[in-house]
Amino acid sequence: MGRRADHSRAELREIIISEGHRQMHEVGFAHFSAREVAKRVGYSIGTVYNVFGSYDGLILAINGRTLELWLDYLEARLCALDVDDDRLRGAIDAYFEFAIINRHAWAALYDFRLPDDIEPPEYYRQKVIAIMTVVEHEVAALLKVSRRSEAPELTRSLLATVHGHCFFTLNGTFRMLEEKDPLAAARARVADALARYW
Amino acid sequence: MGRRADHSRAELREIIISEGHRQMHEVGFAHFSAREVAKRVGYSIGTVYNVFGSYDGLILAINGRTLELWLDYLEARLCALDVDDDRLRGAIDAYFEFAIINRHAWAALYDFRLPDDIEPPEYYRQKVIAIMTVVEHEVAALLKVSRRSEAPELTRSLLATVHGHCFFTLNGTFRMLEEKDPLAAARARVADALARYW
DNA sequence: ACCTGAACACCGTTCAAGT
DNA sequence: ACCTGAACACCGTTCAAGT
Repeated sequence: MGRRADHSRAELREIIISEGHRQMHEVGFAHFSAREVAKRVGYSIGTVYNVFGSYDGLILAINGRTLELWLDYLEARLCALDVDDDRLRGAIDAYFEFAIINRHAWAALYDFRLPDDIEPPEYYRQKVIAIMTVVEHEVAALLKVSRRSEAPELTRSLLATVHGHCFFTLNGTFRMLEEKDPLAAARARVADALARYW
Repeated sequence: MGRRADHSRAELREIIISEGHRQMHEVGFAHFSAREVAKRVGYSIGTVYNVFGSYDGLILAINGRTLELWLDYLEARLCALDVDDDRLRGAIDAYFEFAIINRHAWAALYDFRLPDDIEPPEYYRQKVIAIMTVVEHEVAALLKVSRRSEAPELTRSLLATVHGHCFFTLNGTFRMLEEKDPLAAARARVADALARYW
């Protein structure tokens, strides 16, 4: 068998990532299967391993796709704001919205962890930093000039803050604790922090 | 075979949870196996299913054990403080310390999710609330009397805030973003919030 | 009543063998 | 060069059959 070359290597990569992302979106990380993806795209499991090297390599590529979609969503959401809207609030809302709309794919970003001794590939790191950078611009715009150099560190911390609220919303912790408005809580904590940077 | 009754049902439960927790601590959720636990305690996989009903039931019991250990750790840590120490800071530090010391077992609390339509058992919810309640007492003590009724909602939000920072520390996100002192950032966000409640 | 372990339907991973 | 699929060593889950 072999040498079908119905698709170039790049096409094959795209087909598998695309179908893999669809699978992740539908069934979630716990029920995701590389074999199932192979079956759906009409290639053998061996070919998936040829292209991505391992199960982890495939998951990283799929999670990378989720990060791309997240960045797109965030930028579109900020673009749609009026001139006097609260842009950071828009970014927080976009964080929650994207996570809720894509709950399984979003959760997979955190369900999957590389082995302790393995660094994520550079392409993956760049996608995370791209999202962080968009938020950082909005944060910097809200700081007085003398403290603007603290924007990166504050942004990392605010991302962690919003992430915690979003995660507790999606994983059921807030339901257990009977929290009724997690989004308002996240906005409040961000406002608390910014109040002290001006 | 059968009717060994080397152990009562309750003993059997304890033996399996104890060994299961050890396994979770050592190999993490991704490599955890109910069959392996069965082998280690010298019972068949069928017996594990008799006692816990399903894989999910076993994981819930193990995660419940982790929550018990976490509560114990938090209380011991608060007990060890001097009279004029910052008790809430002690609680934040205990959050990070427990997560770092027990990274695999702690991560499993969040790696595992019940199906969307299943509620966690009441015993599990009580253990989460027990931890929340300890923190709530410390938060309430820092609020002026007129706002003390807001302690539960503020505590939920601060837990989410600290959780986000702790999670980004343990899952590598902060390393990717070159954050050098996540614990200081978490403490700062909590301080920001409390500054506005007095 | 309690426990076993074979059977089933899946996994991720590898690699000799085909075209 | 590219692709396959059998083989391997595992999973979670069920349940008829033993004691």
